[in-house]
Amino acid sequence: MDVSKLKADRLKKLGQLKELGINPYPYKFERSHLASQLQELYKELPKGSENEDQVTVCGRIMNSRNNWLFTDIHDDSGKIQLFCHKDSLPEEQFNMLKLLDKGDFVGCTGTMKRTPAGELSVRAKNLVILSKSLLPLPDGWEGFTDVEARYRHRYVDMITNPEVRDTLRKRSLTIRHMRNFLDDHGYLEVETPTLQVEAGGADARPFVTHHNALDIDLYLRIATELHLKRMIIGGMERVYEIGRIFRNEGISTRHNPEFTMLEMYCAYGDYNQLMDFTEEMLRYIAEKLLGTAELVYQGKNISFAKPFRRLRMADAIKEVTGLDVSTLKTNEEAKAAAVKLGVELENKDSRGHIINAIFESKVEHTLIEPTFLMDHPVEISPLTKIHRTNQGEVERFELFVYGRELANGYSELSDPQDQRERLEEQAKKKAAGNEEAMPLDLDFIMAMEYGMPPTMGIGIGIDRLVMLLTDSPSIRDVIAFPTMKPIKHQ
RNA sequence: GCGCCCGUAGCUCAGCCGGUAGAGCACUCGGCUUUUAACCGAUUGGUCGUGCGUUCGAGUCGCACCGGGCGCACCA
Repeated sequence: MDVSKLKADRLKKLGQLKELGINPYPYKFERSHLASQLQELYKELPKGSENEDQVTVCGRIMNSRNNWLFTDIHDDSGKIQLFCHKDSLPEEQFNMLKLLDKGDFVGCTGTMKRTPAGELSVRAKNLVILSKSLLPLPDGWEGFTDVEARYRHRYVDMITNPEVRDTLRKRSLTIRHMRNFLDDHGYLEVETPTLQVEAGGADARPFVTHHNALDIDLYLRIATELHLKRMIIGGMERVYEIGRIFRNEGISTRHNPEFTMLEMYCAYGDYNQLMDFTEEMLRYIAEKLLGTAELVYQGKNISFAKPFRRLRMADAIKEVTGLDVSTLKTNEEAKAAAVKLGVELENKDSRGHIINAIFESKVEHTLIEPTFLMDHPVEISPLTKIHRTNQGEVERFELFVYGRELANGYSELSDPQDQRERLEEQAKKKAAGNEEAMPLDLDFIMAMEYGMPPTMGIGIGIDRLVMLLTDSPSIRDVIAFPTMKPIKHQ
């Protein structure tokens, strides 16, 4: 069956509706109840009985049986059956039924009934079409499962697969609970530029765009960090931004080129305090969203209720590989140790990068339960304060859950001279061809020279958090319209 | 970017060693009619992702391309 023939059938019905003087695309409709409200309100209505309570519902026709006698409509809340019998409907409306199709929107006023089979129904007494659908929806028991088609036509996915809407609803609620938590703790939500002259604050390749009037290239931000810290310097002591970040990198089940990140900064705190705060916030969000902080993700139990494990990176490596990284004094010794462990070292030369590579290759995937992995090498953390006691380390933590990085926080570097040296080091790497190294942001250093208070700051990947909370295997499941390669027409 | 796998009807899928393109659901028509139908009967419906090649003959074999999935890499 050519889809154009299916469409032609529906166009013919559309024409017939118009000939009957019916507007298939009216302007508004007022309902009295959502489907779920009726299901709740009349859950005690016995089988085979009905009453005179008048209700008005509307939604999309998803199924019908017996020549429209039993017609299921779905609204955002759920499903309700319309009982369309010729004795209850005006004749012209009863005749209109055969001009309807699955996928059409209708509105219906009627009385409440529960059929002998037990299905709560609205006995239709007035039925109007609210929109004619011209294309067939996927149906049958198999449903709509083709992964590419689902993401390319996400609206069909949303219509057909209710869990899609549920996941996106939970995404919205996750962010709402997060906002509430931060607002309740005295944080101010702010906005910082998406278009930037230099994209800094993370190790990532940016997207480039062009401003015509200024005739300059601009970069889409890869982090909000440097601007939020400018606000801390400016005296705004607790700020956060939940915003879209763009990174010009590969696409996978855990990566979308644009994703949403929370970054928050708080003056006068350090990373120890921040770990407590992060734990408390995640526990709060899970309990508000799911009613429990005990999660199940892809068949594994993950507890946000218990205190998160805190593990130094050096200890983690020692635990898994037996290697004591404190004995590695030089780049060469580090490299030799990594090679001995079979760790791939592409373009990684510094001791810190090599230690991090060992961690990522040997340890990261083992961190299933929430774990704060602490005290990273200084070389991989150019915006972080030097550890107050441990040589060569910084006061940083990454939160790992299910072997994936969920958050990254630290005691923010506030010494402008140290910051300048570290960014100059980054700029050298960038000049040497490392596209992910940070640029030398002189204005940021100048801001810090005016004086920056001790500060704690964290970034949390919202998409990955929602994946965990909704047991979604792919980041695309938690993004309404994930990035897709366009189809090439020849 | 690399590796493995996939692409056949609107949807979900068969199609073996190369020999006339199939099923279920949906659609259309008919039957039944305060009944749950995922029913009964009939009819429709396909440049087998695209191109080139091998062959008497290609959905099937080969090559290239397009699109996708998963994994790796990079990162959050």
